[in-house]
Parts: sequence; C-alpha cells; structure tokens
Amino acid sequence: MTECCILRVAVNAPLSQLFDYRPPPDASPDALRPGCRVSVPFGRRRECAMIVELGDSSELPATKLKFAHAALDDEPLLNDADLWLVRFVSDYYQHPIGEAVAAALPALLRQGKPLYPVVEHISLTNEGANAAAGELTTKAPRQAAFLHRLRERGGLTGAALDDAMPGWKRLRKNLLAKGWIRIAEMQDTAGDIACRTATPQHGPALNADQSAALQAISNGAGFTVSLLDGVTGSGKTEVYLRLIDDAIRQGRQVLVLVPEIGLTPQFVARLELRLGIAPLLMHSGLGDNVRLAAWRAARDGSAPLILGTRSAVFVPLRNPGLIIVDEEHDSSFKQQEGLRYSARDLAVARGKKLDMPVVLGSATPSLESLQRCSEGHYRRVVLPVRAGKAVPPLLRLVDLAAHPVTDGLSAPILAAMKRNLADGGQVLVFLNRRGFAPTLICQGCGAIAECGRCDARMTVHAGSNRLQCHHCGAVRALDPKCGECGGAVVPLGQGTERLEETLNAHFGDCRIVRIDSDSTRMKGSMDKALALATAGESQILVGTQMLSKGHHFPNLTLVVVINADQGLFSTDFRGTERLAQSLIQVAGRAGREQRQGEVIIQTAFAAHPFWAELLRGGYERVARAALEERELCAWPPFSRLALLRAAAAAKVDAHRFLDSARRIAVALHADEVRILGPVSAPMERRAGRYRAQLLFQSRDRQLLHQVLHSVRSKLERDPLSRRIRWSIDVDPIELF
DNA sequence: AGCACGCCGACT
DNA sequence: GTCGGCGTGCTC
Repeated sequence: MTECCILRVAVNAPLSQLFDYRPPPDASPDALRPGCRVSVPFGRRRECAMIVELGDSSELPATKLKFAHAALDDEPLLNDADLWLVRFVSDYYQHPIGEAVAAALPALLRQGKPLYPVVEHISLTNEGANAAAGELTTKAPRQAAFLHRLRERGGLTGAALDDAMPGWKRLRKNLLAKGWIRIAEMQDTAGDIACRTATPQHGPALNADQSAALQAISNGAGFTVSLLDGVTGSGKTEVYLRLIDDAIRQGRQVLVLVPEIGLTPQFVARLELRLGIAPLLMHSGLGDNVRLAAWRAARDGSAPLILGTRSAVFVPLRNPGLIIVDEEHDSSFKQQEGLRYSARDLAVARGKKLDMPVVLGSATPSLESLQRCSEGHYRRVVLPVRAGKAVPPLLRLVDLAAHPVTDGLSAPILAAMKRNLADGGQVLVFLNRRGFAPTLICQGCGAIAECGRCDARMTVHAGSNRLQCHHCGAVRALDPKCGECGGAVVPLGQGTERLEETLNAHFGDCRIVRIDSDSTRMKGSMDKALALATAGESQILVGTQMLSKGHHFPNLTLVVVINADQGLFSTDFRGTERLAQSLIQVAGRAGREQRQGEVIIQTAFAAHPFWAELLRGGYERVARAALEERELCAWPPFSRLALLRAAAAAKVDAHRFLDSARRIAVALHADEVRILGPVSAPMERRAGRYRAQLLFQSRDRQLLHQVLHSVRSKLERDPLSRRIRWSIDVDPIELF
C-alpha cells in the first residue's frame, strides 16, 4: 500500500515472483521503463535486476519496500515484444522469471555491465597542445611523438592508441600529472560489426517445385508457419535464400536458427556469398565481448541476418521480418537443463506475437509439426525431388542373422566398401557410439566394469587407455587384470575408435578419418578433418551423429550404418521417430552429385516392421505409422506432457517428494490430466544421485498448465523441495 | 542461488 | 572454551 511508481523487478535467482522496489531517488523516468536494468539491494547483496512491470502500488507494507540503488540503462534493453517472450517462457516452462530474463541477456549485461563499452578517450589539453608545438623532440622523443599523434587526430581512444603506439600507457601518468592530456570515459556507440561484405551473387534459377514452395510460403502477410519439407539436396537452402533476400530488401531482419552442429562454415559461406551479407553468428563459442557486440547489432538493427543456435531465439530484433528454423526436428533445439525451452516452439510463439512468417525446414519433420499441418495450423510445403541431376540413395539391409560379423563388420558391408572404394568413391561408416568399446568384461569371472556413481557400464577408451563413464564423466585407468578375480579383461562391442582400428586393418592403403566428440575435442580439429573429407582426401570417414548433419561430401557414394538396433526397441515413445530421422539424415550424405548413393544398414532384426516401412515408404511412411500409433496411445502430439523430475542422494527423498507432488495434483481433481508415477528413472542412479519422475499427460494444454502451476507453487513451499534437486520439463523430448 | 543464523561435535 | 558442520529461512 504505497503511493506512486513501484518497480516490479526480476532478479536472477530461482525465485518465481517479481520483487517490488521504489525507484532510485535520482533516476530519470526514461531509465525506469520495463526492459531497463536497475541495481537493487537484495537480501544482503547487490543484484542487477530487470524491470518487468511498473505499478502504482505494492502489496507489501511500505516498511519492507527498499529503494533501488541506481538505474543502469537509459533506454530499455528489451522492448515490449521481447519482454512478452520472456514472460511467456517463464509461464509456459514453469521457470523462474529471473532465469528467463537471464536467458535473454548476454552474460555481461546480466552482470550489470553497460550495453555499450565504456572507452577511454584521450585528448590534449591546451597546455598539451602548446607543449606539442614546442621543442620536446630531442629530450623526450616518445612523449613528443605521442603528443603529435594526439594533435593530428584531435584525440584517440585507448584501443586506437594500443594499436598505434604500444606502450603509450607508460607515458600516461606523467602527462596527466603535467596536465597535458585529459582522459574522458565515453560510450563507444560506433557500430562495431560490419555486415555487408560484397555484392550478392545470383543463384541458380529455381526449379518448378522450389518456385511453388517459395510462392506458397510468401503467400499472405503476417503470421504464418510453413513447414518446408524437402529431402536432402532438394534445394531447401535455395528457398531460404530467396526468402531471406526478400525480407532483407524490405528492410527487415531475418533470424535463422540451426542445430548446434549446424553452424557449418559451408552454410555460412554460402549465405555470405549469395546475399553479400555476412550473417551475424550467435552461438555458445563466442566470448563475452563478442557476444555482447553481436547482441547489440541485432538489437539496434544493424545486422540484417542473424544465424544462431538455440539461445539465439531470444535475441532482440529491431525490425524482425522472418524466422527460419532449419532442421526443425533436431533435438538440440530443446534445452535439456535449467530453463528447458524449445527454441523451435518459441520461434513459432515469437512469430505469432510479432505477426510475421516462420519457416520450419526439415527433410524429416517432427511428428508434432506434421500433425500441426494436418490440423491446418501450419502450411505444408513439400520439395519432393532432389534438385539437379542427383538421384535418391538406394537403401538396403544386411540381415545379421544370415551374415555374421567380425569386429562389427559383416561380409556384405566389406564387399560394398571395397567396390565403392575401387570405383573412387568415399565411404561413411556411421556408428553412434564413441570410444573403443562400450563394455569391458573379465574373461575369467564375467565381471563387467561399472561406474561407481551411475547404473551404467564404463566405456573403454583405448587412445587414453582409460575407462570412462559417458553419463557422469568419471574416468579411471584401465586395469588389465580383473578387480574381482585377477583374470584378463577384454573389451566387448564396438565403438568408433575400435571401428577405425578394424577398418585400418582391412583398408590399410586408404586414408581413414574419425570424427566424433573425442577426435574433435581440440579446437579446429573438426574443421581440419572435415576439410580433408570434403576435399576427398580421406576415403573412409568413421563417426557418430556428428558426421550426419549438414555436411556435404561431394564424393561420398556409400553410407554404412553399423548398428541401428538400439533405436528399434527404445523404451522412449520417440524411439522410431528418432531412428528414422537419424538414418534418413545420414543417408542424405550419400550420392549428392552424379552418382547414385548407396546406404547399407546392418540389423539383427531384419523382420521388424519398421524396416519394411522405411524401405518401402521412406520417412513419410514411418511418420504416418508412428502418428497412428501415437494417436492410439494418446501420446504427443495428441496430448501434452510435462515431467516432474527429482534427484536426491537418498532414494526415499526423491520418491517422497514426488509422492507429495502427486497428492497435490490429485487433490486438484483435474480429471482430464493423467498422472503417471512416480517411478524411478530407467537409469536410476546417475552421478551418485537417485532419480525418479512423475509424468503429467493431458489433451488440454490449459488445464495441464493450471495443474503444473498449482503443483509448482505448493512444492516451492514444501521444505523437502530444498533438500533435493527437482525440475519441471514441459514438452519433454527425453522421457528418461 | 546466496547468505545469514543457529545449534551440536572434535580441536587449537 | 571456539571452529565449523549443514539444516532452515529469507530475499521487495
């Protein structure tokens, strides 16, 4: 109950409420608009917080209200639409607003640093100018040179001086004391990122399908979602390029989101070449200062094209005109910890709010997007054939029941590889399992090396001669003697490391390159390996998922999939969707130019109906079958899910917590929301914690959210909630 | 999350 | 006697 102007502020802490403050006594109203930051006393510390709302009064007694210390911005960093997104995210994903704000700001702004860097500007005083004109040259040549330089330029920034006269800082104290120079702090508002680089090049003429697609997508103004469904090589990129070009010509900014691994130099180079604009890159590899500069360029509109990964969905845009999400089915658009948002879904939400078109592109669209097309919410735009001369690859199975493997490779695989290599082709060997072998077993007693902190086996890494847990990161030395019986231990199963070794034995005269997260740990080694492969210098590529996305190997004729069977019997209801997507994705690497590509998949379950669907009807058929199944079981996209996860050092704590969550939910009598669990996670112990979960399922999103909201606010008050780790995952993509 | 307060065990 | 363990409570 207090008069006039209250700041409602989001603090970067895991707390769901806003906090009320009185404005700092000396701040101008301009600096106190929503979207501006203020520094506030919070508990015993000082925090940088963002104003989210202004109010006339506060619920709090006047005595508890504090004054904000100071305003940090003279204009809002986030505009109304940006703030809307932040609030939407916080609501939808049931996550503290302060952390949603944090997701939308670069680190330096979160820490309260200024939007524009403060730079020192050094200039001559009148005395300094006189001195410069005088005769110092012989006595103090360095001082003289310095003063002359300043006089010529009429003052310089610190950075410019660092370049022009390294070591000038040693003169600074002396000259300041003499009163010859003055140093002022100023905002460096100079546009720091140049985007236009060259004249755009004309692209190839569009084929009929591409023209139709372009027309369908561009048809109509305002918010639309188009699902651009085109097989690898069908020329999606060309359609993107026209759309981007159009939007930019209209003075609009374009935001392109790609999966984490998708930021390939090839794609970036193509954009730049064709549009004459260097896309502004936003990804996790940027340093704090570079990231801030990029953020500024997007916000102030100086960057027409922003290309980024997941987190870029939050970047403020001055004149937004189009959002493209490439490879929209890719799971890396979903953040898997903390604020568990889906950048793809937020792109659509943002497009709707800003009333502009959104394009989702994929050769293997998610079932969610396909279903939204069927329901008429999205437009489905299909690019049915490969552009140019390329023909689709030929898929076939090797039935492991009929063909035994040695070291993971069957005879038909080896034969096909020999044939392709002899014809001068390149071969990609795909195995989604890094390391040497997934298991280490004792020949004497059969004991298997396990991780002490997880319910998981240790993976053998031969290169480092160590055992590694891929779930918690634990490593230990590989002991050649069994800890139980002293017998000899042997690696069991195949990893990429071992596969590389085996292939070396078979194809010793070929150059073999392995690409997985171990071989590419060193900075630049990924690019180097890819360059070798792209140039055709390495004949055999061995690798994990990393290899299957976005790269173009012109000479690749054969793709070999060593083990596809884990996906067939996945406990997750998304298993077959994922498997089909990753197979089609990797198959798309084969035969993109004159020669028809070939894809061979080893499976021990050749009779599984999945294979018949995939081989006869491709992804389309698999997707249709999967959708029918999902409808029968009322899984997404025919219902909405939310997962309450809990992890604790003591198993009972996790379960007791979820039991109480269940009771809270049941008491709400929202009968249209099913509550499943609590159950232990399939891998119950991970990194020393016991994990369990409670699943909420409903066809009614609104109702589901009411329940979640209610459950969350009650749980936050539960003292048990402080003793364990817990989180809510709305629209989970990994149920385990 | 931080940060303080508070009440019980083995140390200079 | 007190240093420090982490349970509990609060942050406008």
